[in-house]
Amino acid sequence: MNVRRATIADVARLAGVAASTASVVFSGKTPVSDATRARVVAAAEQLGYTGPDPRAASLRRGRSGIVGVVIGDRLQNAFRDPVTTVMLDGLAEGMAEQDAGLLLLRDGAESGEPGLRSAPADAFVLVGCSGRLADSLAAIRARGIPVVVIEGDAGEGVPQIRLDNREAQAVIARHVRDLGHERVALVTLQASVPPHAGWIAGGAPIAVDVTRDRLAGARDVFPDAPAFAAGASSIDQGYAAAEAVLAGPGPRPTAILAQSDLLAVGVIRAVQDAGMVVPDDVSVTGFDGVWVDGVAPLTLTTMVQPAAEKGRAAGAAISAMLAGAEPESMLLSSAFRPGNTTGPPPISRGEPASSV
Amino acid sequence: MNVRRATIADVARLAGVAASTASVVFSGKTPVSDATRARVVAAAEQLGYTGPDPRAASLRRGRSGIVGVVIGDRLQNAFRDPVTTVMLDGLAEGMAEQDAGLLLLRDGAESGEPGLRSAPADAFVLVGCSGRLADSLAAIRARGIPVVVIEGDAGEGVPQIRLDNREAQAVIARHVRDLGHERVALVTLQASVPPHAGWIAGGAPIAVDVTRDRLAGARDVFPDAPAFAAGASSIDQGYAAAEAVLAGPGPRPTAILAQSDLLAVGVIRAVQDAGMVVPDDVSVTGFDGVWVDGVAPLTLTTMVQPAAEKGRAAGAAISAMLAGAEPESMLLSSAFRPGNTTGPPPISRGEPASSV
DNA sequence: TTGTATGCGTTATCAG
DNA sequence: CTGATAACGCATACAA
Repeated sequence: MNVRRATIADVARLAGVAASTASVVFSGKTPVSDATRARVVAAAEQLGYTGPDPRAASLRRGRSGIVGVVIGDRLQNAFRDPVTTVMLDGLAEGMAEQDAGLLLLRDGAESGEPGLRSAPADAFVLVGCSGRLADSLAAIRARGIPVVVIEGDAGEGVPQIRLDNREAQAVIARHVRDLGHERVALVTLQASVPPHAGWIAGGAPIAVDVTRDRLAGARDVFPDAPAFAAGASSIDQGYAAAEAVLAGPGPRPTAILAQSDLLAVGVIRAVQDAGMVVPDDVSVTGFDGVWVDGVAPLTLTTMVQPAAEKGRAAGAAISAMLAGAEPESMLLSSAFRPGNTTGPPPISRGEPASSV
Repeated sequence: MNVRRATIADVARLAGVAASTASVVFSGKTPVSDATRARVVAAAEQLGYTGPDPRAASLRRGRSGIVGVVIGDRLQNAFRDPVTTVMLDGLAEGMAEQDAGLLLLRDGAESGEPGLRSAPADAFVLVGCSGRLADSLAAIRARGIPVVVIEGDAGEGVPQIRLDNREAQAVIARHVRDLGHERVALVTLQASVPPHAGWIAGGAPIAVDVTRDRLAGARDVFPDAPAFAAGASSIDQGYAAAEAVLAGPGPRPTAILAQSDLLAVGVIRAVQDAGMVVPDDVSVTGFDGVWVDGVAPLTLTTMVQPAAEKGRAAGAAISAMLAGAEPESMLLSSAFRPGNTTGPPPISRGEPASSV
């Protein structure tokens, strides 16, 4: 069973044709007479030849058909948030069309990790706001390989796939304002690297693009809304953040805007566990609009972002670059989707709005 | 910028040494004098040579340093359950030690999916109980490439990584029985392909190994416990299943054993939404013991399975095969972890136990 | 410690 | 439509 595997040369010899002809039978790049094709196919079958060795083929072609996807340090962190997985799924779909597979890479600064420096990839996709983004980018560019960044702070000349985060968050904020809410609190995504849960101070800089942009959008509508940064995009973190918000100083907010659906679910649960009803006592909004486990039977009021589309757009950008075309960045936009987690604020208990 | 990239030959020429010497400087396989090393490194830097072309290297070596991971049709389905992602993380870790990356492959029966048939992988890992497992297996074996199956029904001769599902489920069932429970219901994982939520009839065959084994373990302790199959391992499906169970015929169970933590969380929530308290009115157990989002502040009583270890074991099996050694299957075992979702059954309301 | 020679398995090119 | 030829870029056995 460990004899040398048959090569295309073996097949050609047995079929009585030239190796190049046999090759063409498999690649289909050039017309071949039915007769010879049949002979080659028969020979291949007889020898158990299942097609060209991908290693040799990629050397010859100068392409491996592999796209490297760089996600954070641990896969489980990257896959925790459904937005990421859906995006990845879109990417997989887009790359499958190009006949390319996804090579998962962690950007660990560790020892010999194969990673960026030695992976046989034709292109790379950097996803998320990894702290090491700059390093990764440098390593890849040194190799002269095309790269696309999804939702990250890449530099000049790198095509980026981004979302209209600020405007989108403003849209949903206006929805809340139009319902009559005035006391609103915000629960944001990770604001610093590494993440640290806590209130976001007035002038503090925010290290993560997405967080900063969405926060700005909310503040466009509610300039003074206090914001609490969660430690991660998860239900539990949303729960903890909401507890902090509800226990916070000043009058209790009548609406809480979360920067992700996962956080929103946590917020909802915390509100409920505090003995209040969503949306009667507190309205809650999310952001993402992908399927979130555990919301039922409620339906989240949220902004639907085209997560799968992000992946597909990255795929498109990559094929463009591979084809020698100019890489094009892309700005995708989100859509408002009403649910039943928002409603008018409860009747004010006699405190004039101006006292807030 | 699109001039031919420098090769090791260029570097060698500039450094005034032979190509093989330059090669050795990068691979480190043979001692090189400091002087020449320095010259080579300098030349490389000057030419912007960042190391050997992985494509050429893999052709020469006969290894690509890539392991293909075949997951279901859509990535998002595979990554929905934290057990899978944790396992994948363990696998990634194991493979990183072997200096190998993970190539994500979908087993879509689609058109020309590159996948199994043409991926430059040194080995494959099939994960989960994909319906197409047999096909995938055949395609891979035809290529003569090592393969490992995790938690799936592979045939003879294929190393498998499995869990002591039956015994583990029996352990937790005994815990529940020892607390005094007698009326117990089961919520199982997907029982058929494609999945269909509903009661599992007496003699009906169960298509999915994991489900069958855990069910058997529970029945070892509670032979007559009714079982409801969820449509997937998710909180929402667990919620729905529990609703069905609570509305089912006969007296209400005092304990519900779920086959996954995600299902258990859904069950808990359904129980609570029905106005009951966990564990006072109904005890609930899970299975998996990985971090589940949204359980807080409760702690699930569950069986902890070594999910990451499964991945690492697969990695070990692969390196063994790659090294020409005999592949070894592995049976991992789970550990009981008490939480606060189980307790003694509520005081019987006058119905003698024998009447159940 | 360094250099020489060879081939890994394909496929693009071009001439028949 | 088919065949001969020449790389693709590298790493190893072996000789020096």
